[in-house]
Amino acid sequence: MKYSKQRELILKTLQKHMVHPTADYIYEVLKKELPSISLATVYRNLNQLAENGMIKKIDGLDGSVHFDHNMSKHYHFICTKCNKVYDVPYDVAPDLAEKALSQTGLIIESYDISFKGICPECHKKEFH
Amino acid sequence: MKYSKQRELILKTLQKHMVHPTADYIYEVLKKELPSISLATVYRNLNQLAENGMIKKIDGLDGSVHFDHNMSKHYHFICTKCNKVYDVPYDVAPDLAEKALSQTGLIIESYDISFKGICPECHKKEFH
DNA sequence: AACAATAATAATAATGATTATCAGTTTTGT
DNA sequence: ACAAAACTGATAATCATTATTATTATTGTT
Repeated sequence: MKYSKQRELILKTLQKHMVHPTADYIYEVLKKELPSISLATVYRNLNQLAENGMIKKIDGLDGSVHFDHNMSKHYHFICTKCNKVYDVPYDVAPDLAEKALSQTGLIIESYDISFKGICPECHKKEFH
Repeated sequence: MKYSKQRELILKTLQKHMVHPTADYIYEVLKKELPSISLATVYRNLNQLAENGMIKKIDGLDGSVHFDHNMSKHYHFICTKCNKVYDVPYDVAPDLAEKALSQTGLIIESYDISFKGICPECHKKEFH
């Protein structure tokens, strides 16, 4: 992987934003800093960074793929109202790969849990 | 929900096939039996059946949505080679909603685990 | 059985997210 | 400074899914 300014900026932007953004979100943010950047470049680099194990793709949330710079083991909660993504600690369900292997014989390379519900913020708003 | 022959066939087809098919797969199968059926009808009815709690949508596997007629609690494993979906028993990770609630305060309405790896069949083929 | 209200259908256009293509530009090692 | 390789922006293409619409099927009621 050769260096590129665009990729560096994309990774930095992802790390700076605590939300778990989509490619499009990063594109919108980065355009302010580097107006010439292309959406395809953002997609290309996010996928590349994920393939090289530097960031993570989160699928199965709301239709579009989200990205996560936090490489430590953890899960995700998505609010079905506002689509915001929250982290759920790993020890809610530890050692699942081993458990699944011993019960099914399937060799698990990776897995993710996506919890869904209404987040505290949206809950409040319900009763303004 | 008014009766329709198409919906009945769609549900039957889903139940008959042990794979966890996509809308398009069901469409391709059903076309042989009812050539006039439309892909939009398949999508419409699968979503409708899911909304009415008769089947389940499985998201976050390989980009497209899969459907499952098995309403009992369980998880899924997808083979990253052949994209086939396998069931993983619930007791690999029971009571996650309660655990997540007590650790995070988030009220979980639903959740799914998607395991990924190479399935036994594809494993064999690797070494023909 | 005929009728009207409602919901469903087939066909297709539209949308949204993502990937492919490609001519031109950067980066990197020599 | 140069050539090979990788990267870029722009945009076309693709894929999955949803929306639209004129027509047809279902259902409860005279």
